[in-house]
Amino acid sequence: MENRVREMRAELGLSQGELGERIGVSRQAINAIERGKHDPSLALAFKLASVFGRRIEEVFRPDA
Amino acid sequence: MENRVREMRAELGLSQGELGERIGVSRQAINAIERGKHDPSLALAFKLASVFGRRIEEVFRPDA
DNA sequence: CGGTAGTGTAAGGCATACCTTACAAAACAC
DNA sequence: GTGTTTTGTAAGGTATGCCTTACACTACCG
Repeated sequence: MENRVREMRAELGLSQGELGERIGVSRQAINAIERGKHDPSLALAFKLASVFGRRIEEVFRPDA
Repeated sequence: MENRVREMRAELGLSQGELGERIGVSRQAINAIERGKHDPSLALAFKLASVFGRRIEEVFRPDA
């Protein structure tokens, strides 16, 4: 699963920690998602898309 | 997380088992999602939306 | 009645999405 | 070059998504 979290986070000028705070997860969770170590839960994907003001399909793309 | 999987599956005339086959999960996984026992992974949510020809936001709704 | 299809549900297992704590490196200030 | 912030990463723990197997129930079908 590809994602544009890092890019969209940068647009908002947030650190990983700040983004994590906003959606209620640790900064390590954000880091792992950005680095492709694992995919977020569906609930978390919704929260990320919401912070970015985007649709889930714009933030994430299944890589198959 | 609310979802309309059962409803959309019915529109396609598929059994839980048939839907599971199409997206590569067991019928119990479909059942658990329909009954709200747990939320699908993001990857599975994408596959479900794809089978239904809908956006993820149309199939799932975070209940908060 | 016996057979099939669909669904609900439980047990036990594995993989992974999160957590906390901790340390090291990198980036940026001054 | 020192200090601060940010990021990367590891270890160990908990929760959950998904698996297989198995059984019970309903509905329909002959």
